[in-house]
Amino acid sequence: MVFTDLRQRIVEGNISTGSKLSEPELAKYYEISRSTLRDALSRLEGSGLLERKANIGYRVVTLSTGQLLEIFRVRESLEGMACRLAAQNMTPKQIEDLKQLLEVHNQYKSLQQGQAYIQEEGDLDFHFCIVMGSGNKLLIRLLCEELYYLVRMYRYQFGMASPRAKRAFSEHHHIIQAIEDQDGELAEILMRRHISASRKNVEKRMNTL
Amino acid sequence: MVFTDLRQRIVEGNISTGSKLSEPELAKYYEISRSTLRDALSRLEGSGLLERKANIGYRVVTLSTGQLLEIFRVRESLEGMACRLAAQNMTPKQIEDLKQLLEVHNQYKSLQQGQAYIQEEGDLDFHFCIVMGSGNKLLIRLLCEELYYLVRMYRYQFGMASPRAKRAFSEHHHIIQAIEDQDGELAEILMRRHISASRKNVEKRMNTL
DNA sequence: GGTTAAATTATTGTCGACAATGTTACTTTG
DNA sequence: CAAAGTAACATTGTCGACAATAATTTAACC
Repeated sequence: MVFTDLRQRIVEGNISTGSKLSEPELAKYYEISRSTLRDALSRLEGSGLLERKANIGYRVVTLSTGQLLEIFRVRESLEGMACRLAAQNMTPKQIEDLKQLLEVHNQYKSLQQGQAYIQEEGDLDFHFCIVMGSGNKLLIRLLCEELYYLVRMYRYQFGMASPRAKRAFSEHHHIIQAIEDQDGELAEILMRRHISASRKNVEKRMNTL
Repeated sequence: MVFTDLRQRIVEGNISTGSKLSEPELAKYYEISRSTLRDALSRLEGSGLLERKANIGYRVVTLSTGQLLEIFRVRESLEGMACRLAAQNMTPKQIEDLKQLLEVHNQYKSLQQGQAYIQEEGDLDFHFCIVMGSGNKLLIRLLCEELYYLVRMYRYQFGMASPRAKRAFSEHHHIIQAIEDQDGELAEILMRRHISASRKNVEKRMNTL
């Protein structure tokens, strides 16, 4: 599908940030008409990956450290709420699956060596699962269908090596515990601190560069 | 403009919720081609006001009390964060303008009589101003350009008379005070309680019906 | 008469062409 | 030679027409 393929190329940086998209060129590449291409582009704009200026065209959003910090603020609030709701709504089965997911993560060599805590896509991602567990469709749409692609885009762009790997893994465990205890209030606080710590880590790296 | 006109008709209920939009009919109504109409429709889909099914078409979102409660949860988290950031970032001038806005609201007869605390649009709305004051462009986009219209749609649909009128007004005052004191933490807590109280009020009304 | 199947109708999806706008290259002028 | 104006080009915006799919009506059968 054109939409998902373009999204992947943008997220992974194969179409570089800030670059302008040529409709005739892309239409030729995918062997489709401009109409159906524009349909895909407008959806990508809705996802926040493209920007559009009248009579000029679509452009891949430019990533800045400032915008990255903005995303962290929004994630902190939204995922905090998602975590609170997940503590109320997740079924024992879902919680068990989430625990097993962490167990799988624990096997990864990169984590063992403290190099990086690789975030997978979709079902394999811890944060993704918690948002899904909230049961709030609006939250799911905002986070899983919009923001997460931007987040992944930043990871590809700025790299994902993190000195917080082991600590982040530990924080995930505590969050699950709070969810299992159905302590929504604590679960929200822990998730917010978890994301806030990531943000501060980025801010620190920004200042040293 | 077609986009804004359609948005207004949808928000104000002139195009009823859940109804299917006929592309030929609308294109004829606005005297434009289907192509440019579809462009507007896809943007409205991005705003969360329309839903689209493949080979079937666009449909106005159906409002349910369940979805209304979901919106409250999202607003609670996002506007809470916006309020925290506003306390850090708003200029004295902005704060002064916000105070005057409340003073204007205080003159309204409906509020004096405890009937309803009418929420205006755009600059005239208290919540809108605080989100703008956060300075976080992502927050502004999510709240002011997407959720905000859904909220207004619910107000038109379900009415906006509220027994919380005077109390809500008072809560707004306390929130401004926290912002003026640059107490982001308190400002966030107060905003969250303010929105949470509205949600609980709706839940109560739901249960009695 | 009710139910299924086929044919008709209407709607959405896709396409190529033209119009309007923006961009670039060139020419002219000071 | 630089700068401004102009002309040529490329790109986006808009349109109507046809193809593919869904919805409706009609017809046939039990």
